[in-house]
Amino acid sequence: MSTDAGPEAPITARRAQTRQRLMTAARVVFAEHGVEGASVEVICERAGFTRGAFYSNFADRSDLVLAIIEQGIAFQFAAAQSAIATMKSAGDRAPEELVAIALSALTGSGAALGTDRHDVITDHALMLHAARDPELRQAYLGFVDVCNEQVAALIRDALDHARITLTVPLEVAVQLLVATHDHLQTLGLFDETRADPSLIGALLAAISRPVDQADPPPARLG
Amino acid sequence: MSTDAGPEAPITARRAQTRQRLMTAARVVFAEHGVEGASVEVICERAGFTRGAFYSNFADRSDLVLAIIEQGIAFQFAAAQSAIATMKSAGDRAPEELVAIALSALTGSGAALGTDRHDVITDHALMLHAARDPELRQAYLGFVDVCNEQVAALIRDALDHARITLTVPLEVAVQLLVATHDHLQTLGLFDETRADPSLIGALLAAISRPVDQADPPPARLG
DNA sequence: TGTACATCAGTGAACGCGCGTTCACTGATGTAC
DNA sequence: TGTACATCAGTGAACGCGCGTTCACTGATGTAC
Repeated sequence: MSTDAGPEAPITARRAQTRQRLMTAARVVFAEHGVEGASVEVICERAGFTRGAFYSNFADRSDLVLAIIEQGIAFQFAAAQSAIATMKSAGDRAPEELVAIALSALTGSGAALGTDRHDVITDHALMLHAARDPELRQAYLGFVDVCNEQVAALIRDALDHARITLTVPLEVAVQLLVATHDHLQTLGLFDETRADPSLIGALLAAISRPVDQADPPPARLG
Repeated sequence: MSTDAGPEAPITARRAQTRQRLMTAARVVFAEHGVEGASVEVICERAGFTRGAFYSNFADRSDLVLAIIEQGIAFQFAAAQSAIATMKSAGDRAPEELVAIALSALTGSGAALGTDRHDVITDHALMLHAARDPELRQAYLGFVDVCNEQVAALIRDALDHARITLTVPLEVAVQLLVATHDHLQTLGLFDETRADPSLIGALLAAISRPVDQADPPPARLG
């Protein structure tokens, strides 16, 4: 999964900056024209370089896509770490707020749902791109796994803090919360007013109860 | 939103068949190369026609995309009608099974999650395509609305049959069920064994209770 | 049923454009003394 | 600090290919008598 041509790559700060500008521009063009419809020429134009600069920094078009996917994964991990840190220093906050912090690890932005339009579309398009390619598919699955684990840990912490307990297995809760989060994010692409975050609150209420309440038998189905 | 060039289009059976073959081939190529990466040439090759035939049936490339989106919407409606019919003739089935019938309206296939890989990817890609284009965005939202209404009606019928009642508002239940369904469908693109339908059962159990059980106060959050 | 003609649906060559990729080059940055 | 040289990062012209679209055409289908 290396993006370097040779065995050892002496990357200067200037080069790294050029690479980054090209990748940032590419994400925008991906959002506008799709991963497959984004031309090297348009990407370079947007980044303020010529195409020669592009091929001085990337082996070819698909190398760029790979690098962007890898950077997205790294970014996601960083977001999760940041969310964990926020959680540890969180005082007595409302349960929904704590879960919102946990779910913010999914977007990388501060707010769970306020992520930039371009980023949402690009990430979605990259996901589809990965779904098409068997090799990328495998890598993406591993990524999803680690994400889910991180979100699970965060949710557990959040509920601990809020003195709330789940009425479904933790993995089920994670899946449902992530699904709902993604759904809202997608809806928001079409109409921002529809991405009502209270849906997550409603879900949370349905799958949890205060920790000191009497134990009912656990849900059966599933 | 008409795909005909002139005011009146005398469509013969032969023409309709050619159009359909081109559209079917296009959906496959969309799945493989993305909506933006699918060339007219490859689509025609796959359908067994020359490019001349394409331009004899569609004004241009984007006319094809529009026609496919429209056909997808029509297909969805038909699926919902079929699900309603199935529901009306459903005897005493398990609640999850009834909800599965309701959710099958979302995919058009008989099974709620067994939809063809190509179709899932293509529909996803078309959704993203619509998200990019302000005009299509509007149309897609209207489509989502009617879909939700249909699913809501189906869910209500299903729960009635099963003598089960919701502990959240119907619209919330619809959103959560659709979100979970989409989530499973997407997961299934990467690894079919992960698209475990019992997740929907778990969700359903969390947001409903038997109709004759004592009324607890409704959930507060959200 | 058979012939003559009109309409139609799809063919395939042609067009020009924009793409991905290459490469000889130049100006900028870094190093040695 | 200043000069001479080496290395590097990005330039921009060039390539050939495949694309979207057009159009004069031909063989198939339909109609009239």
